Amino acid sequence: MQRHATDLYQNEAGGGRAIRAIPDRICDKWTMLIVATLDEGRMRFTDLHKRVTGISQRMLTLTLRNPERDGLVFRTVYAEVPPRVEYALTPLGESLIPPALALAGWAIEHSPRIGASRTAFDAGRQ
Amino acid sequence: MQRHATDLYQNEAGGGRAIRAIPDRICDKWTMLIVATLDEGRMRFTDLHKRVTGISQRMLTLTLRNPERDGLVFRTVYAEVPPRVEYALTPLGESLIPPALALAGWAIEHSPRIGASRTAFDAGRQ
DNA sequence: CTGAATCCTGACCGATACTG
DNA sequence: CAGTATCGGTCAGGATTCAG
Repeated sequence: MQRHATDLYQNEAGGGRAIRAIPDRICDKWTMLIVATLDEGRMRFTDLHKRVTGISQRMLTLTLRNPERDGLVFRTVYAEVPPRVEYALTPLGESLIPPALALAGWAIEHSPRIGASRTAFDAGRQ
Repeated sequence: MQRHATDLYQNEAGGGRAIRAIPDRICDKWTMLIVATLDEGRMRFTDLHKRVTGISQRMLTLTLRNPERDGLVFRTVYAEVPPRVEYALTPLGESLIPPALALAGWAIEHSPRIGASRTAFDAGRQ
């Protein structure tokens, strides 16, 4: 199905509010990183905490609820002591990986050019 | 070149901080919308303000500086009275459109499923 | 181990008024 | 027209502590 850039920002009357909300949700500070990390395989809370560098425990807990609610991540609680909770991507979550990689690939590929552009811009501004 | 999801969140030692910063920059509240809007063609500040629904003049000004600094958007000032300023995508900015559309396409395609998942999740929580 | 609750700081961002 | 400047409210999000 053909997409136009306009799809990204349709106004509210066109139902665009919902559409806009989804990239908003996915592109927030941590969600994409968490989903990408879970692409390595199912893992428990602490592993995730170690792998997603820089996130606080609080934000990991809070952020995880979004993709869980959206059906991207599946949460399994084991009735053990101490408790064990594992997170894994659902098929829906896995389907997000290719477009996410496309964006990451773009960023990596053009990183040097963007850096150069910033330097030049800042130099012009003094 | 082969990409892994890990590319998204490489740690600082691996140079990942810069990589992470770029999607952060692109996925902020307005940048993606502005770039997508400019994909329709060069336009002036006021036109952009009208098309990007809901943005304040202040935020449009502030947000525009980021893609401009990154070399995604080119700004042309005409020495006229009243002043005229036009914004357009650079080739680098245009190259962002396909991966951005990939993500938007994913969001649109799976929107119903995500909505259903949210409803179910919220019902379970009461 | 997992995660909820509380506190607190700074950043985001809208409204408004002003300028070249 | 295209910004800049200032004020102020809201809220993201870190640090810490408590709980099951």
